[in-house]
Amino acid sequence: MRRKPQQARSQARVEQILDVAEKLFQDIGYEAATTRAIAAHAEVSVGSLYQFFPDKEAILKALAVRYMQTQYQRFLDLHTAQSITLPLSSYVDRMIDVFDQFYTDYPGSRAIFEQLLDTITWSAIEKIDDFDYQVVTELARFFHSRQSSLPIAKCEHIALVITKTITELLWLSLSRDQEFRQELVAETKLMILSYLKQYLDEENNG
Amino acid sequence: MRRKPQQARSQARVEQILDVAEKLFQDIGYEAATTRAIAAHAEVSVGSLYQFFPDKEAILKALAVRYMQTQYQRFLDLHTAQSITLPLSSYVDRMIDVFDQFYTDYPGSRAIFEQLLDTITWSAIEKIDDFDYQVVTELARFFHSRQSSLPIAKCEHIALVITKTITELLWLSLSRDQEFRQELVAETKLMILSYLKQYLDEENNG
DNA sequence: ATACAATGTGAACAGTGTTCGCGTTTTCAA
DNA sequence: TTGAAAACGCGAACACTGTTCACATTGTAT
Repeated sequence: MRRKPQQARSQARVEQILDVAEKLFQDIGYEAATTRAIAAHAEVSVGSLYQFFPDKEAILKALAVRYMQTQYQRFLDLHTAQSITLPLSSYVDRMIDVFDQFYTDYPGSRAIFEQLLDTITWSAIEKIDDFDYQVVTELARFFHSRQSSLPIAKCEHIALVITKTITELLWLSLSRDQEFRQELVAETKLMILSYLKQYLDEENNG
Repeated sequence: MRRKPQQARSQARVEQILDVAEKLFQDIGYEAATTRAIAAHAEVSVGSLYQFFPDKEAILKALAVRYMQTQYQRFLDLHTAQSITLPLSSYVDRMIDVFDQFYTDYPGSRAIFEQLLDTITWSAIEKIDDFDYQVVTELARFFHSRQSSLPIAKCEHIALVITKTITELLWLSLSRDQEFRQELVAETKLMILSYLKQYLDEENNG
């Protein structure tokens, strides 16, 4: 955000721009949605648009961050103190359901993430894989709690592998029909579970 | 390719353009490498460039296809008749090594694939995931040969899951140092193996 | 009412991918 | 060898993009 809007009027404008941009990105795509078009639909001049966003990419990023914060919060909510005692299979079930459910609850997020992957240069992702990093760290801490004999460094590797795999496979599932998607979610669960069993034994469940 | 070059002279020009474009894409990136710059470095006019390639994207695609053909061939070579009798763990080892080795042998491919992911619109990939599809189909046939009790449809799901996972994790490994990369390759092998064991039993090895 | 800061504007700028009319070179039958 | 027809090569010109900036308008506080 180039300039923090100080008056109520301009705050509303930022929201207006974001809403219009999201709709346009989803309808005609990031490239086709020119800054002129976004400004016009938001009943704002290009100049005003650039007063709040340093460039076009920033608009897309802002939209993506909004979704990622929600996704991250849901993930955090799963990792309560009591979830450590959950059977491994139940835990894997719930964790993957969190991601699956997110895409169901926010179908619009798919298009935004898609455009983001298409557009953003791999090097300049900063804030975006900050979220990935936070998820990985949180997951690693959780694994270490379940199995303290496992070095934290190893836990981080495992967490990274799992995060990337789940993200990729659930992402893939979104491009198929409902039936295929459920099948893919089930396979993902099986894969993650059988992998985790190699490291986390299940002495703490029936 | 807009027009197939019919004279030897223009054939050489196409090669020249591809070589120059690859170097430019790797050095300064796809976006920064303007068609003017590519033409200039190849000592060719923009007009000539557009005589062979319908648009800028086609140049990148042509480069990517070149690498993918190599990768696919290596993958095919692994699946000989005798490899069906290989212990599952040895097979997984070799298969993942194929992908790992490819990136080692063709370090330039990384930049090209990266630019491709950044650039190409998700919908217009046609030829690109033709390769993915071929790998999945081949893999599914192989699994079905090993374990004919497993329905071919199920084999395809498993193959898809595995292909996507390996691609993603090895891709991730490329962005880290050598030590981390080896660690990640090892984790990938463990994950794929423990997953496959759920479906393919090992009655045919010691 | 006045001064000043915050905000809004859109023509203008610098750059892009792509086209197309026209000059040049190669081919090949007469 | 000759002469047209086809293939090839060229780069100024076109249409469009993201972005800026000098200026006009609005809001705030004295």
